[in-house]
Amino acid sequence: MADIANPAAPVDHNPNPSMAGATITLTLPDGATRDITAGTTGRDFAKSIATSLGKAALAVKLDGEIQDLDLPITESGKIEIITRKSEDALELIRHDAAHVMAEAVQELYPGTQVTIGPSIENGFYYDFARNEPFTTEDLPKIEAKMREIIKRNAPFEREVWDRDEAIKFFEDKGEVYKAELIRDLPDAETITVYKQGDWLDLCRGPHMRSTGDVGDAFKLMKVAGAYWRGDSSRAMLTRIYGTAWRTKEELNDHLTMLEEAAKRDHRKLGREMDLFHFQEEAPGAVFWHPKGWTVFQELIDYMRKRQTQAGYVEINTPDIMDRTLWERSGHWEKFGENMFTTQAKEDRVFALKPMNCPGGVEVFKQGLRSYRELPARIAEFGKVHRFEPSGALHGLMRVRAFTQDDAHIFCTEEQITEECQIVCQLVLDIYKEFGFDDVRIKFSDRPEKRIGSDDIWDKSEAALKTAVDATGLSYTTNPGEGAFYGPKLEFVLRDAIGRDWQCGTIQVDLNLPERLGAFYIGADGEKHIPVMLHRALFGSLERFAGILIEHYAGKLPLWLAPTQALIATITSEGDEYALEVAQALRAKGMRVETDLRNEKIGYKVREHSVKKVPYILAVGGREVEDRTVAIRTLGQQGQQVLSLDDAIAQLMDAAKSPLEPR
RNA sequence: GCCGCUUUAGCUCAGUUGGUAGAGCACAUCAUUCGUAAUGAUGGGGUCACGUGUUCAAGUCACGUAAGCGGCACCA
Repeated sequence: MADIANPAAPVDHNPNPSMAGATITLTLPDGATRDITAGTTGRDFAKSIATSLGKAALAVKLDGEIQDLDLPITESGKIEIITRKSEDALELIRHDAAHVMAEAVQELYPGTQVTIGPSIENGFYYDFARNEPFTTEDLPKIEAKMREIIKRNAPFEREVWDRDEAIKFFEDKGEVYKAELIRDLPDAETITVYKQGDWLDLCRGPHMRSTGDVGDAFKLMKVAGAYWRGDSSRAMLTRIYGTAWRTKEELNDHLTMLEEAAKRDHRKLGREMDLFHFQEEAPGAVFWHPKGWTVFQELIDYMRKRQTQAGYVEINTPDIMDRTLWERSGHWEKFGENMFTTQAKEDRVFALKPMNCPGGVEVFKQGLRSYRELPARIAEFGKVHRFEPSGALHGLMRVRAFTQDDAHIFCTEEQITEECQIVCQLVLDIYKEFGFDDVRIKFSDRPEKRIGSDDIWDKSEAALKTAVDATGLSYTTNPGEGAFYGPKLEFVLRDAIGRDWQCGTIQVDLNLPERLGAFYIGADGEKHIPVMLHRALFGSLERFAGILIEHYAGKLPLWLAPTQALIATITSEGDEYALEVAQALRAKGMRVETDLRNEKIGYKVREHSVKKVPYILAVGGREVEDRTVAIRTLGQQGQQVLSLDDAIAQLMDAAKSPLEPR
């Protein structure tokens, strides 16, 4: 609503004087309509409905756009009065809190420059430029100052400034970042500043009435470095993050959620459950322990079955290949810096494969391929190595050595759409089986640095778009974020504390097959270059395992659990029988352990519950006598006594993977 | 890679103004055979991440290196 947020001067709020006095019609959320004089402010309109609403109003929402309470309403449309109870109040509170923090910081640390400070999910941040960066110890001080400013309750006052004067003003103040921002604003953009007491900031708005409206449900969380304008070649600023909410309860709920989420961090659970470890000598590479490796292998088995059902064949290609192959594929030029290389004893330089595609193409190239063989769906569980920047490493989520459930589909241009659709369906089906319903999909188109002609990019982008559109799924677009050889779809899952991780992906590639000389003989008897679809569903097995551990808080589904049942004796008279029970279950393929230690049953239950063993089968004198077991299910109180045969049948049934008939 | 922080026993963490390291859990041994989230006693265990300085003396101070943590940038 640039027209509304575009008054000629701070005094004259009306952008279109000729409209003044005309009658416009506003529709309230309940469908009721009201006729008002154009130019009436949001505040007056709210008051006209009810005095209490006039007092509670923070801003108004006009046809979906939030606007300051004291700006005039000039057009007919839908209106909503935003109060503290509105969901929309959150964004206002967070944005205002960012301004208050900036004022607090400048008051406490003169000479600090302000840059930008938006509201974000769960809170806000502000980036500051200061010679000596802030540390966590500064936060309580800044927070206290913020409360002081909020208490002052200075009104937010919007002013429209002349561009050149604004630039001069900020430059005179030494605020070079702000001046740069103004310079880069489009010519048509109105320059507005918001004053709060003696402090002011360049800002598009909207804001609430005064600093007091921020309230006290906020907390400064962390300091971090962030590049000016997200550009790593430019200055490193200090960012302070805060969280802000409408009420103390909301704030506390959020903080509690973060605490709970930290408990399910896969790095913590990985240690507690004895799944894997990392150590200094192999940064970014996983040491999988027996239990973790069991989970990993189960995931591979699952995916292998899924892919076989979907018409894939599986191959395996070399981990180390001559650098010339990577030069031909284009990877050397784009990612050579991030590839591990080795020379062995010869002069030839070899590279540890950072991806599986060239290997897949080489397999496709063997022999003469016919169009009758297409689509050829060729899968590989390939372990790849990438020299990721040290700062990017993060537990299992971002490593330097990982295993992809990779596949390359060689097909004709006509087959692209259908094949993409099949992949989309498959990946979403699989995620659903793991309980992921909220999958974010991103479409990324051509990046600046790329191979292939625009014509080819037009084709592949259109094909992928058609495919994703056909699935009826919603997605967001990431302009310029595609792979260097083709556009891609990314399937994004979220970790315990709300960080997003790309898992599955599908990429349309009309470049690599040609570069590497792949072709097939068409119905016309001529050579044709196939289209190549790159796709991974889990993406990285390591990352997916990490996501699963957090998603299930360690309580993996029975078919994935490393130890599925533990037989615990109550007294040593159960020893022999316990071993028999364990043997009977193992004979059926269950992963079973025994605990015959001379410890109390309560102690054993606690220990194995902490390690997230799904079933504890206790055997004491009674069970030996009756040939039964007392089954305790993880997370539940009490137990169920079953005959050994019934217990085996029940566990076998519960342990079936999603692929087995029930 | 960049900014900030961290690194002490297997794990979680104490450790004053520099004066040769502690706890709980875990582990081992012994006692206990105890019916569903911690039985008791005893004991072993640390070049204080690594390196170089400052100092009579460094876990403690300075500098460097590595790894990790939180972000940013990157992500074939």
